[in-house]
Amino acid sequence: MTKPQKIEELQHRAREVSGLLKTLSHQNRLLIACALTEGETGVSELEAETGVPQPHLSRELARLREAGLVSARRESKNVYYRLSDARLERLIEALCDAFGGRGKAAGRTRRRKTR
Amino acid sequence: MTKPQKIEELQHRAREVSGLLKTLSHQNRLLIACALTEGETGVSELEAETGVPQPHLSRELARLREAGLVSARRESKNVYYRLSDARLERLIEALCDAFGGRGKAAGRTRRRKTR
DNA sequence: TTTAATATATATCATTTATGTTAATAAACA
DNA sequence: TGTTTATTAACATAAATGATATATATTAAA
Repeated sequence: MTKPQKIEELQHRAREVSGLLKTLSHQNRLLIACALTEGETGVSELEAETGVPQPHLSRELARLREAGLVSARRESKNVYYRLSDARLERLIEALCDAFGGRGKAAGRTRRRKTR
Repeated sequence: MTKPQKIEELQHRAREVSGLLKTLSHQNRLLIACALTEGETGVSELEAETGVPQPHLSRELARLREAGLVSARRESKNVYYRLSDARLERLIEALCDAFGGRGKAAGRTRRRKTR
């Protein structure tokens, strides 16, 4: 046997991972996901940090929710989001690593959860 | 100053990286890119490894070329492709890391360039 | 208990872009 | 010319996107 694994399995995994990449392959969703690696964040805070207008933000958050990548928690009037897929954190850290963005890898000086 | 960097710069980088992710967020292109992390590979070899029918393969290779992620070399009748963006290698290694695919991180037992 | 205010979510719609399928074309060489 | 290898074209369909309007939920106030 020349192949290291069944081609179907390879294709199956490629489909899974490419689906995840597709969810992240959008400017706003990527911004959101990056912001969330810093910890749980409220929607209005996300709006301020990413500069994404609210309806867009909300829609992209919905997509991230549907993809199972984030989850939400309501606290009175506010809704707080956080990453809910450990793979995502690793992936984003790798992205920051590779592309020199902010994030833990780059050593930032910002606090979080100061509201 | 509360923000660690200008929001425009953040958005700009998000757009760049999300563009790269978009190129990879397709089952066949991801398969191709993963295969190429093993080294330069001919088209027909790619076809055998990925199970992607040849015209599709060729079209996705064209897209990867347009995105500057791969480059091609012709040798008589065959065309050999290789990754041409170092970032891509790092990214794919990170993906393999995070999602437990094949690739250097997983220690495979396959030779390359055996044609 | 209506009204208002704030925060978030969803809907609508026009436009663009991606996708899959299949067919045709080109390049190299025997 | 014929054969192998690879690329591009054509076209229908689906999906993503952006912009904007509207709706819902929660709390406070009248």
